[in-house]
Amino acid sequence: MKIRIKDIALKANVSTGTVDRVLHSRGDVAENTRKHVMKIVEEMGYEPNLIARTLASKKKFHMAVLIPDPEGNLYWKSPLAGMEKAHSEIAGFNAEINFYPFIIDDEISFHGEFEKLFCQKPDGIIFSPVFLDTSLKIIQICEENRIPYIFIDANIEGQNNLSYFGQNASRSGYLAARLMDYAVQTDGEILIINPSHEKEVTHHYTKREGGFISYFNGLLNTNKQLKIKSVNANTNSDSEINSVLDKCFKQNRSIKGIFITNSKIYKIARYLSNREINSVVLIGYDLLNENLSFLNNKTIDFLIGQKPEEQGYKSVLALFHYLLSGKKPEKTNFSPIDIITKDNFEFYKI
Amino acid sequence: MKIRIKDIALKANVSTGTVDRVLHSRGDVAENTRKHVMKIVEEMGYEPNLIARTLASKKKFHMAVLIPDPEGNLYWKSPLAGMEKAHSEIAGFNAEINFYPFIIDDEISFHGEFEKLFCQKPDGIIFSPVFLDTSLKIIQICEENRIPYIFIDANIEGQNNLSYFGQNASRSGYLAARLMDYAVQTDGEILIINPSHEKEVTHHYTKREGGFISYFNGLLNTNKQLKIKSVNANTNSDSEINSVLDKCFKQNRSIKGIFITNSKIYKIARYLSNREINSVVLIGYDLLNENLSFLNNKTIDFLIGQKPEEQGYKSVLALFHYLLSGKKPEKTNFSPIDIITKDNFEFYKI
DNA sequence: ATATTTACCGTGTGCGCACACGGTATTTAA
DNA sequence: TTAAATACCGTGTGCGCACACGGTAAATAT
Repeated sequence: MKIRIKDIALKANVSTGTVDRVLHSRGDVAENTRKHVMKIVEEMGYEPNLIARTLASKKKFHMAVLIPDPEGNLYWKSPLAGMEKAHSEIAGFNAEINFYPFIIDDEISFHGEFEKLFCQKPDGIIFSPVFLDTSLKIIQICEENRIPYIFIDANIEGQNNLSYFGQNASRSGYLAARLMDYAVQTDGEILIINPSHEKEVTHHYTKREGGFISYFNGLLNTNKQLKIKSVNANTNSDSEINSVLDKCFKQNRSIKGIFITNSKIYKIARYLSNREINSVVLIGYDLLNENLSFLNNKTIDFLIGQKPEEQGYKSVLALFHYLLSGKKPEKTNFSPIDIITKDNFEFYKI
Repeated sequence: MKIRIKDIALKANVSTGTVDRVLHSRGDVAENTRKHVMKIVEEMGYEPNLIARTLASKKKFHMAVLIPDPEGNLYWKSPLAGMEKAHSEIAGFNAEINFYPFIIDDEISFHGEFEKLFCQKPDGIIFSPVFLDTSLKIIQICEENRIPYIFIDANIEGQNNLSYFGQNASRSGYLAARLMDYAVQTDGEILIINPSHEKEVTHHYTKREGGFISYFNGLLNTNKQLKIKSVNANTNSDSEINSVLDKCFKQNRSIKGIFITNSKIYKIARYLSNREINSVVLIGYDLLNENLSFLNNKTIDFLIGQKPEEQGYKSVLALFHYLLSGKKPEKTNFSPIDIITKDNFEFYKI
């Protein structure tokens, strides 16, 4: 039998209105009465009925989301999809989400979209703090206006954010290296390809590379000789990728594995298919459709998945629950590091 | 602006009570009126407000769960935990779950617990149809009493179950074989250990073994020579495991990998540690704590995880949503096949 | 003819909560 | 002293729906 406001009012010898005022700190209650009511509330372990609250309240929960436009970066389709799924689940609870997509790599757009967002005075914000300076300004504004904010995908340490949903990038690089070590069975060279065009301040790429390298540095007694080499390339440009790879394969014919720190592994796979180079182990990130077809024909050996939909999904639910009932989520939420192969990818598609 | 019953009543020139009777097929409505109301309901795209419905309805949704007692098999702690999590989320919606744990491998207990369960006349049932005969009887009773039922973990094909939540066992065995192929880098023998004591009719173990073997059968041009050998052992008995392994290692000193089709891989790991046998690749199932510590010190190379909590979680939510709003879930729901290593296991623990 | 059943339908109440409104004491200002 | 401000609190209404109850008119029984 759940305790209702009416039960508390009865026991405290006050009206339900007074209990309500106490519970919502709406003032107009004598200090003594307040204490008395609060005591009984705690004694009886009152928990508000969220169903009734939602029905009675005309309040809309307005959440705003500031993330890169998926048009410019397909990866962001996934968090967006997760957010929309979460929204459909809580739409009945007067939850409203507005999306403010900014142009990736464009700090001006980032700032501009935030200004639009802020005009709507949302109750809470989810954003990806990719540009440090502007993000710190946003954080300050949120603090001043007491708007809770959640980081997604990228994180800025030491802030008063409600939560962070993202990935453990260095760990995933480390894991990728272990997989590479399993998959490459003879001596040779491992190539790491880093995207060179990214302008974001807080990026995962160097962390992934760092984790990858640290695995091989930590190896002591090995029965294989593996040399690790890093190169940079603008992975948006197919021609640049091709010329970089051409150069690498010209220099060194014993390349046994390639690890790329973003989702463009399908471009490497395409290159190798075209050049008819076989038996190179390929490891990269994210379940893009382009990647999956190469995974399926075994050109790509492993993909690392970071459950981007789940990040979007959980961040929305966390913010909503906080707004609805004040429940604070964990401050740091790493998504699992999924190892995807030809044999299990279909279970991870959304 | 959501359409309410009141809006429909207004447009149809009837009272809300009549609309309600139509919507709930409660009779006492003239056929003409019924058609007229239904037409307007469809026209306006009425969707009931589940919040208000829950608040107004005194109906309790009583769900019953018939699964093996986790005391007898630690694996089942996970689905149970998932179910309890789901329950805590929907408790506010008048959802009630009763658990009927039966003694694993004991069909009498299975049957007895079902009888207890059935006395309570639940609105829906989730159960693991491990014993075929009794399960078919249960299914028949459910059909007769129009009680929806969901299979979890095990499946019986061709039934009218609302849904099935479980794993793709043969696929996971196939995947395990691929991992074994990656991890074993020289010629040698691969040992498959099958539990021999299981009495359940619908078991995953042979399917896992089948998938594992089919991978190696499908290999054409290999640079390694790997021999596959299957043995049976009662994996509940440590002494039997030890003696079986002793025999295998005596016969053949070139065992390079061991795959066990259940969660008792930690017993193999313990054996190898005690005998100080190194560099044998170990692959098994499930994130038991015993397994994780051996994974962490790299005695175990890979664990296959099948998200058992998620199976429990989703099965409860699916049944509930069906009871609440008649929404049918997918009939078959395979959980992802997670590849777990030392580097990512912490993200999969619950 | 009146009584009774049947078919059909409208009204009213309450689920637990939020919040507007207005009321009564008490204090302060005029 | 009377008017006005303030502090504090209770009552009433409605959110959208489910369902009990009762009512009217027509059909049937007596």
